[in-house]
Amino acid sequence: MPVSPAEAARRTSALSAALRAGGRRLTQQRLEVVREIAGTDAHPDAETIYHRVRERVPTISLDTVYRSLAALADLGLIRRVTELAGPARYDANVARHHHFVCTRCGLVADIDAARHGVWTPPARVPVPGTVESIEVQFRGICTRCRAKGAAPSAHPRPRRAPSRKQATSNRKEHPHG
Amino acid sequence: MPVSPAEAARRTSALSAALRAGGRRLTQQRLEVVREIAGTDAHPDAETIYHRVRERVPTISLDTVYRSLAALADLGLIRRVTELAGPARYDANVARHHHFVCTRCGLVADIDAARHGVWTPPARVPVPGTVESIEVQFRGICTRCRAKGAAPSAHPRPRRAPSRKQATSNRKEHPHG
DNA sequence: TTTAATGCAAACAGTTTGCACAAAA
DNA sequence: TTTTGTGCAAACTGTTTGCATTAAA
Repeated sequence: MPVSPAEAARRTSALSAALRAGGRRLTQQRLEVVREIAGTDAHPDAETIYHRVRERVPTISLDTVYRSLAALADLGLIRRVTELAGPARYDANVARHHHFVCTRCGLVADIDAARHGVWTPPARVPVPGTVESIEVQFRGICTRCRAKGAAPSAHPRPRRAPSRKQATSNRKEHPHG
Repeated sequence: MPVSPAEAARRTSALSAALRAGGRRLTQQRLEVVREIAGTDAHPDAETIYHRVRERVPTISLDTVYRSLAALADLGLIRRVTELAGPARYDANVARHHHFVCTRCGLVADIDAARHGVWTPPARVPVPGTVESIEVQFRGICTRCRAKGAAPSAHPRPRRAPSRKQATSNRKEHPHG
């Protein structure tokens, strides 16, 4: 799900400005990482961003992507989504919202919390502490997967959880994009 | 949070029976792993269970703990909780419920969903697919942490998320129990 | 020119696996 | 006695770090 070019550009400059305002340098590689997260709503993980950015900056390393994302997250400009199994995903949408997670293909879609009053903090649930935020995860099958039955999926990919046993190893240096 | 001895014993035999009914052998080490998860509501991770069981079965290995937990989870007898950052936690409570997570010490407490109708599937939230389950995470500070201010915590431990940079390494072989 | 960011390699944590041996059934 | 489970070591994924080099500011 790419966002419109105009919106992506707007987000990119906003993030770049905020990054510099936060005292960080805006390097070529950071700018490209910013462009990447600004241009999608699909909550990509570090490796995905790495591959995409590498098409434009072939020399960038995976750890620089991690560091760039960490810099953005430290400033609160993006959110590191760790409520999911597998690699951490990064979300440029920092407004309070919830997620729909497809348990078959791993797709993660934003659910606007504000738009659905039902999902705002309920004062009546007794918890052993003080609630500061509520994360709601709707788990199920996305329309795309449902449409193609039990097919293997072309979406992101469900990691770790589904089965126990992976296929071939291909750490670093895949002849990707 | 240990459960009462009687309840723990009841859960232990139920799990043991289900394990055998599922065609798995009930070994000494599996029995002890079962006892461990049956005796707590604290959602321990594999390593925590490993240390506790080792006090009774000093020769057990960490991977056997992982395999035992996987066997139980495969049969649906316990739930692997991966909605949290850090190591997977195991929950003997397989009834649909939600969690309160202390962002300071990592404590995870069950919130009985059924008891609070507010948190049952709201038909009116438009999601891009079919919802099969809803996971709600109440994040905040638990009463214990709140009580002792900003102290470093004696609870489980918050992993990965909190800060970026860990202290000393001590993988395998701590002079624990 | 000073200071922060990069890229590399190496470490790390958490978890899984292959294999020979041990022990349930 | 036939499987299944165990323990060990080694792998593997995702992530972080130390360090010398490079490049923002």
